[in-house]
Amino acid sequence: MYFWRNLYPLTRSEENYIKAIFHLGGNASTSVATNAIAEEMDTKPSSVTDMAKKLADKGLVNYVRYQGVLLTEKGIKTALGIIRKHRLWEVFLVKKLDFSWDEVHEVAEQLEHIKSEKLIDKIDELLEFPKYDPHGDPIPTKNGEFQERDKQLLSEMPLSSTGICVGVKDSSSSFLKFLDKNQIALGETIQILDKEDFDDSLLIKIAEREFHISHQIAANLFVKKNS
Amino acid sequence: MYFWRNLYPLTRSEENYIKAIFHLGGNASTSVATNAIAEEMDTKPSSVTDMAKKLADKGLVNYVRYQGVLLTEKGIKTALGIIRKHRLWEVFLVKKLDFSWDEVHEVAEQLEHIKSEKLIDKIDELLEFPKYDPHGDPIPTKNGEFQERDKQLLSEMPLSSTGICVGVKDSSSSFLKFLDKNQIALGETIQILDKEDFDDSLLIKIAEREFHISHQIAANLFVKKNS
DNA sequence: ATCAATTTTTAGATTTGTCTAAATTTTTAT
DNA sequence: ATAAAAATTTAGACAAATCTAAAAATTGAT
Ligand SMILES: [Mn+2]
Ligand SMILES: [Mn+2]
Ligand SMILES: [Mn+2]
Ligand SMILES: [Mn+2]
Repeated sequence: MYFWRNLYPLTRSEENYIKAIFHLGGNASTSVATNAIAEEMDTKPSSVTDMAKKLADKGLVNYVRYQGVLLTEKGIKTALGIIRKHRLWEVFLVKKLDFSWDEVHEVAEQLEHIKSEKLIDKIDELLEFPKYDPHGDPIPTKNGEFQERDKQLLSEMPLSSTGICVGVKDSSSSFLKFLDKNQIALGETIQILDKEDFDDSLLIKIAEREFHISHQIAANLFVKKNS
Repeated sequence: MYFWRNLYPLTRSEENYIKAIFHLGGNASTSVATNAIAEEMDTKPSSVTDMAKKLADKGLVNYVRYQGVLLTEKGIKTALGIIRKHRLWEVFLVKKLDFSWDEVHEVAEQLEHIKSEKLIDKIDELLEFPKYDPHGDPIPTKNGEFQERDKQLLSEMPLSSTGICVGVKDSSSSFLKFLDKNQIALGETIQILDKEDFDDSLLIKIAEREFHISHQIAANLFVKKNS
């Protein structure tokens, strides 16, 4: 019966593409370019084209030749399901198994593909329904509700304002290790004491300590402005 | 560089074959037949032949045409690693997430392929280094030590002897649910009160209750004889 | 020892996911 | 408006894992 062959479940590769498209903004209204997906997934554009057709067949994306893809409702639901699993597993690894926040991503990349609704709901319950992952990213609920946090980059905050550190833009191990080394953790209050015009570096105060950080650091730290 | 292409890590399929071969006694001295593997894995013998060659190339089995396969030292190590993961995840699901023992196998089949030594060692630690899985099967240590339990089938115990229920031979959901329904759990003491010659059924006493069980039930329950 | 039954392997396809190289379409710059 | 550049798709290939059908080897029964 070839008609409804292999519609479900999704393969690991299909799931990874869906997630990548979501991260590139494929839930909005302007479509995501083939090359952008190829870069994000570290594959070739021709492979992306092949997959775009397959995902379109399955009703997960709308695909127009030479114009890229957009997630359908179903595609968005799917993406949120995978992201939910990824982030819950990250919380699990940190809270229950003492992983540090720079080690969890790689393992979560594997765990996010485990197929068991009961499993992830039980993990959610065990963790007492966390709202954010270790990097400050919001965790979609079981019903696919998903709220981006009110946040802005530290580099965009005005001089002498204060805010609470709520997330990172770059989750690379090297950046996270840098933050650990300098005792910059989520939840800390940061005050901008000075800005250097020459290189946009900042003098900040955090937990009674004052020090300089480069623009590159500030441009990868999210803070919530104190209201 | 095609010489050392794809030696590691093992694919999910390769891991499943290794595990199946181990379960069929591939660590002993008489080799495992192609057909037996095909049956165990629910594939065709021709597929098994293909895989046997691949595993032999990787040094995991010794394969002689028309004579089946035997695990090498390396193959045995690999099998024990996968079995360790499978059983630890089963314990985790039961102890930490309140799964019942008849639901865990399917999910553990997926989780056993997650590649992270740290992850499984941390799970082991969280569970306080359990020796047996929910079905009474022994869990290999990190170093691959593996001790089969001293046990025998209830059906082979002599009349009026008593023993402690320590495991199941059949882990099918229907059998496990039957045991739950009749409150036969691992750790309980069972006494054989009577044997029926006609159909080999038994009258047993367990937790102050007496009742009849068929030979088929008794032939799938492991007990440890009281010394 | 012979021959039939059984087991196992080979040959040739198929599906999924990937690649390279060439062709095509779209975009951008003049 | 045209041409060059960039993006995208197509065509054709390959590796992994599977299958079916046919061939070959082994086993077992007389
Ligand atoms: Mn991550
Ligand atoms: Mn994260
Ligand atoms: Mn199991
Ligand atoms: Mn088990």
